[in-house]
Amino acid sequence: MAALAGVSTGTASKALNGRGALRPETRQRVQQAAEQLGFVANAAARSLQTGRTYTVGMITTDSIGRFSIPLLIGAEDALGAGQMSVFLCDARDDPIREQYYLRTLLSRKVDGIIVTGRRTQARAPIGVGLPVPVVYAFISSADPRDCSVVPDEIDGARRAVQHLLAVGRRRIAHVTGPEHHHSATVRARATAETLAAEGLQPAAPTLYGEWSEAWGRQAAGILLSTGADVDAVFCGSDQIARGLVEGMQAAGRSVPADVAVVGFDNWDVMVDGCRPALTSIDMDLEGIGRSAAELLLATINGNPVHGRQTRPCRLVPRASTAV
Amino acid sequence: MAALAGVSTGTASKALNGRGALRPETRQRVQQAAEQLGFVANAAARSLQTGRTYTVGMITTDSIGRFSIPLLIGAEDALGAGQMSVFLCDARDDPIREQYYLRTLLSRKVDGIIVTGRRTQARAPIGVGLPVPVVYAFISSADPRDCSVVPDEIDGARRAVQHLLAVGRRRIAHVTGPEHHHSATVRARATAETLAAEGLQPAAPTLYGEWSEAWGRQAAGILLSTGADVDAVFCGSDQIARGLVEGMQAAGRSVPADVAVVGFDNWDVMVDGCRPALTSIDMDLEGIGRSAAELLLATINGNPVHGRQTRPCRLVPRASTAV
DNA sequence: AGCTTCTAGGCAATCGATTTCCTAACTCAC
DNA sequence: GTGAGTTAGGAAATCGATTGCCTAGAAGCT
Repeated sequence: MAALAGVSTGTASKALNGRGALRPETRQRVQQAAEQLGFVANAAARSLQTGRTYTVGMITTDSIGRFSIPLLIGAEDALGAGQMSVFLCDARDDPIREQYYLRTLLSRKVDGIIVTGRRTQARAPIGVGLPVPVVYAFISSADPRDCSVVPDEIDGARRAVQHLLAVGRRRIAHVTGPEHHHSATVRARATAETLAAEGLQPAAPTLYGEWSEAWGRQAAGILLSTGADVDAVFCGSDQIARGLVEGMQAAGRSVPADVAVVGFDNWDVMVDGCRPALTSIDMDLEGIGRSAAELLLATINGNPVHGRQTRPCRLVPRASTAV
Repeated sequence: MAALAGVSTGTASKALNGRGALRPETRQRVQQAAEQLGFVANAAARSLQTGRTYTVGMITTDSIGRFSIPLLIGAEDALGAGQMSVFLCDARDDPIREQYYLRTLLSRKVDGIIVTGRRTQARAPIGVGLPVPVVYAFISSADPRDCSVVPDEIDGARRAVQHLLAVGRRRIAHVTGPEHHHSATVRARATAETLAAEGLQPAAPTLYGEWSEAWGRQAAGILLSTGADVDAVFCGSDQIARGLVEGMQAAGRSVPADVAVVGFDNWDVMVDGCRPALTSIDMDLEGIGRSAAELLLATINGNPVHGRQTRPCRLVPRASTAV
C-alpha cells in the first residue's frame, strides 16, 4: 500500500490517521492508494501499539432475552457512533461461564464491559479491581461504587397509579409476579404508597403469582370471586395484564368501562395484541442501554461515574384505560 | 510473568501453549506463575502473530429481533465451545451500515462472518471475493455457491397440513402474511400442494394479510362470513393463529372441536398465551444458528461447504388440534 | 553566497506473543 | 575419556501499525 503511493509505511500511517506534517497532496495520494487496494488497517496491530481496542464486551448474565435485546440495541447504538464494536457474551445464569467470559474479554483487552441481566435486582459485582471499567445496565451491582443504570420502577408504578386516578378510578387493585421477585415487591410497595399518599386503600390485597397470562386470567377470577369492589387493576407485567383483561371479559366485565387495566413493560406484541390495546409503562430499555454505553465511554475517557443511576419510566396510554 | 518463573518469554509461551520440549516441572512452574499473576495472553499480540483471531462477526441485516436471537444463541453456543467470540452487528436494514460493519469486521480480521436477517428470502451476497468465509443463516444468499442454512418452510407447511389431516380434518384453509413476503407465498404453495397430493382442495382461497393478531381476527370473520365450510385453519404465523382463534371463539366456534388451528414459529409467548394452547411449527432457529456456526468453522478449517442447506421443521402438537 | 529555520517524510523502536533456530549441558556408549 | 545424540531453554526475528526522532532539502534572511 505504502509502496503504491511511493512512501514509507510510517508516512502512510500518518497520512491515514491525520498525524504528522504531510503535504496535502501526499496525504491524498496515500488515501487514494488505500482506497484502490481496499486497504483496512489491521486492528490487532493497531491496538497492540495504542492499547485501545475500540471494543466493549457485553455480558448478559442470564440468557439473551426480551430485556437484553433493547439494551443491546441501545448500547450498540451509542457505541457504534463512536466506532466501537460489541462482543456479546451470554452467560446463561452460570457463574462459571460468566467468569470464563470475563477472562476472555480481559484477554481481548476490551476497553470496557457492560453487564446486563433479566432482573433489576442487585447482583454481586462481576469482579473486583478489574483493569477495565464496568457498567451495569438494568441490573445493578451490589457494590454502590460500581456504576449501574436501572429503570426507576417506583416511578413507573407511581405513574401507572396516578394515571388510573387521573381517569377517575379509585378502587385500584394490583396483580403482579412472584413475591420473591425484586421487581414485583418494589412495584407493589410503590403502588401501595402512591395510593396511600392520595388517602386511598388498595381495593384488594396485592396478588402475587407468576409473570404469565395464565396467572392474569386466574387473578381476574380471584378478584371477582372475592367480590372485591374494583374499577381498575394495575398489573406487574403486560402478560399478566393481558390475561387479566381476558379473564375479566370472560366474566362479562367490560374493559375499560367496568375495569381499567394498566400493564408494565410496554411489550409491543402484548399491548397491541390485547383487546382493547393495553395502556402500559415503558422502562425505556433502549435508553438504559444507550445510557450505560455512554457512561462506559465517559469512564473509558477518564471521567468515571459511580453509583446507581435511575431512569424514569414513561406511561403509554391506550384503550384499556380510555375515559 | 516469565521473570517470576525464571524463564524467558519464549519459554513461557511454550509452557502455556503446550509447545516445545520443556521439563514438566518447568511447565508447571510457569503455569503457577501465570495463575498467581492472573496472567492472560494479549489476544491482539497473539492474533498478530498467528493470523487467527478466534472471532467471528455476526451481521443481522435487519434489526435484531425475535428471529435473530435464537440464531445468535445457537451460533454462540457452537462457537463458544470452540473458544470463539462473536461480534454482533446490527445493520438495521441499511446497506450503508451493512458495508460499514463489513469493513469493520474485515479490519478486525475476524475468522468468519455469519449473516442473518428476518426474512428467509434470498438476498444479494454481502460481498464478493471476501478474504474470510461467510455463511448465511435463516436468510440465504442469491449466489448459489455461497453457503446458506435455511429452514425448510415447505417441509413445515407439509407437516402442518398432514397433522391436520391426521386428526381427521379435511376442509382446511390457509391464512398467512403479505403476498409479497417470500415466506407467505412459499408456505401457501406448499400448503396447496400437500392438499392436492391428498386429492383435496383448500376449503377457501388463501387469505393474505399481515403478520398480526389483528389480521388473524379479521380473517376469522372473513372465513365465517363467506360461509366457507372449514374445519381447520393453518396459519402462517402464531400471531395470526392466535388472532384467528380469538375471532373464531368470539363468533361462537369452538377450538379445536369446530375448527382446529395450527400456527407457525412456535413462539412460546403466543402458543402458551393462546387458549387453547397452540399447535405450531418450529423452525428450530437455534439449530440453524448452531448449524451455520458449525459450517463456518468447517470452512475456516479448510473444509468449505457450498450451497443452500435446508433444515427440517418440527411440529409441536398442543390443545388447538387435540383430537 | 552562506547561514539559519522550517518542513516533509524516512528510519527504527515499540507493543506482546509466537516460533524458528541454535547452543549449552547432560546422557550414554564404546 | 571422548564423541555422538538428546534435550531444555534462550536469543532473536516476526506479525503490522504507530510514533518519536532525525535528516535532507527547500525556503528565508542578511
